Amino acid sequence: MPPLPSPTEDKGKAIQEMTEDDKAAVAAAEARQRSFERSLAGPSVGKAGLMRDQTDINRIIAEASKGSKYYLNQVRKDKELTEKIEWYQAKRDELMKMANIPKLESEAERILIEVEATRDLSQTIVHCDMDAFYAAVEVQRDPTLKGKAFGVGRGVLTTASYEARKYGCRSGMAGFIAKKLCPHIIFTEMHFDLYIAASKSVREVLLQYDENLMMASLDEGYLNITPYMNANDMTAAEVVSQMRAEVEAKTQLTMSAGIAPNRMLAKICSDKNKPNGQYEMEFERTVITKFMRDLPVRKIPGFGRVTERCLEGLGVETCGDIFTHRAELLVMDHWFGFRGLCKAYLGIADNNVAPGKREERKSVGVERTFRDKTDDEDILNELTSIAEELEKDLERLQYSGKTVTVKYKLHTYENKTRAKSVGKYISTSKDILPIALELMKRELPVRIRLLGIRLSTLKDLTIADRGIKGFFTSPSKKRPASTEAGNSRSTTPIIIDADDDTELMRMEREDEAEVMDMTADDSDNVDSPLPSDIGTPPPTSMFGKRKLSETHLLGPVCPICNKALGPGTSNIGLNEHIDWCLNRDAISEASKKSPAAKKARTDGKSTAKKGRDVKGTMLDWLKKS
DNA sequence: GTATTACCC
DNA sequence: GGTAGGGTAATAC
Repeated sequence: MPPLPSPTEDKGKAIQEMTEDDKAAVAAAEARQRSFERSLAGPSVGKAGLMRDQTDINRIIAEASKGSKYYLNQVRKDKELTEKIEWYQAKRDELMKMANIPKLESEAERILIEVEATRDLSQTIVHCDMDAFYAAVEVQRDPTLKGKAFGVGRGVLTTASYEARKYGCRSGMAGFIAKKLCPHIIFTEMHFDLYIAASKSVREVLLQYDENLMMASLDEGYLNITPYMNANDMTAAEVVSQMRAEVEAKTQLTMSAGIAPNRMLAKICSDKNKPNGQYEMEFERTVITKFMRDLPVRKIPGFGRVTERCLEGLGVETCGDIFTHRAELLVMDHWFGFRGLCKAYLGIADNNVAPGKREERKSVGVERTFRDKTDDEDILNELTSIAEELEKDLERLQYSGKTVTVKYKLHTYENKTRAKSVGKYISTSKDILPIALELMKRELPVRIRLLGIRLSTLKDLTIADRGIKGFFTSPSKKRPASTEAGNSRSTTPIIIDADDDTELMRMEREDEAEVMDMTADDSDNVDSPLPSDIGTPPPTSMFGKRKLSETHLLGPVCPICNKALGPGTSNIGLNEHIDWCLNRDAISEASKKSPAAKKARTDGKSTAKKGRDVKGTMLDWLKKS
């Protein structure tokens, strides 16, 4: 019998013997593991409010995934991301070391004030979101599902019923993982035609409240109810209550809604009292900024898992942290888009609501996942079948295009794309397939689990291509009145397959990444210390082999102006350049090297030119919430 | 124009 | 054993 462990060998003692550094390392490793498990759990985890102990759920998911190729791919991606974050951190430290922090902060505040000036509280925007839409429709199809934990879709869940969500099942989750979390879960097939029909019913109701309804997908949409409120002398809450009641009466489906001055806030609000609830944001600057302050950045549409982790690496978890870290974030503008972050912090975003236009479609594609294929003939046959399906879609949707992109996913889950453009618009398998085959043959041999073809650089075939002769003749094709009664915005004569509501939906959709698209308005800001191309999410190519070899070829690249400084530039030379770069733009004006630069600055159109007292007031005002 | 990545539902 | 498919946009070269 082994001796009893002596008191000095117990765990407590072992921990005692750890140095502070050891403890910190253990804590960091655990945090990293949790972070990785969170990312494994899927994109929708963390977006919606977590209900139970998500950490435990994440652990079960990680356990179930372990060892699979998918898991290994996630490990690889996680490693890359971790390196990227470390790169950002090093970059930040390097830049901050030589920066004049008070100047950076005042510049950041100047930009915040500029962004604040764009706030518009005049429009009442509503985001409508059907509750577990596909699942709710499935219950109507098969009432025995009512009250049960079930998921819609095979392989991957497109929707989980609320009962299944209690166990941690989420949309986008692998079916077998859902089964681990909830062993009694039931799976149902998708019935797209039913969702389309239900969506159409919902849309008909919503259109009565705003004829410019913007559908973001089959189950959600944005409205601007300002005119309706005025015309009917109703409050926003009254309008939305009535609208939701009307939707439920007509479809027996419940809907949640958010009311706010812009689309981003409305979308966040629609989640607040889900399911079957509504939430109205007060149309008051201080209330909005207070709301944003504690909001995790991940909640903002367009901020996904990767951005979340990158920002987390810079100490930013909530929108409030954006202000706290404004100096670091400004210096990292090129990779994080400082103005976009400002908009998130201030709760400012687009409030335009307009249906998407048909001619705005960018691509049509078909892709399929299957069990690993290695046989060349199998692969090319699959490609043929995909091309035929694509032809049907193009015919149905009435598009042709010039760029063929073949996409495949290796058995390791790595994605690849190969593209080729041709001189004329094509739309048939006869034209597309040879190009796709040519692109794919060059890749053989491969072991793949997915294959797809996408056609882009589109031409809308429903726009009559009338030549100079036909210019004055009225177009022959009219939009059927039945599809979109009273859509006065549509000036282009187009024809829509009245039965194809999926297409309609897509057409009405608009860019979801509201806060990230803030590029347009600062091109004339000569005074800005920022590179002109702001508003860019972090590219992964900023580190790693390619960039390193470039550094060898081109010399170091200035992180401020992004220019290569030429081979042989020393670190000192680089630092001098960066210093100049920062100074040039008056961030480091206080170094007082150049009175001329100071003068130029004061003469500029900057909001900050009035000096310290005004700035101080502005800062207080910005912080106030 | 091509390839990759992030993001959304 | 097993992790979708339809898209959009941005970036670098």
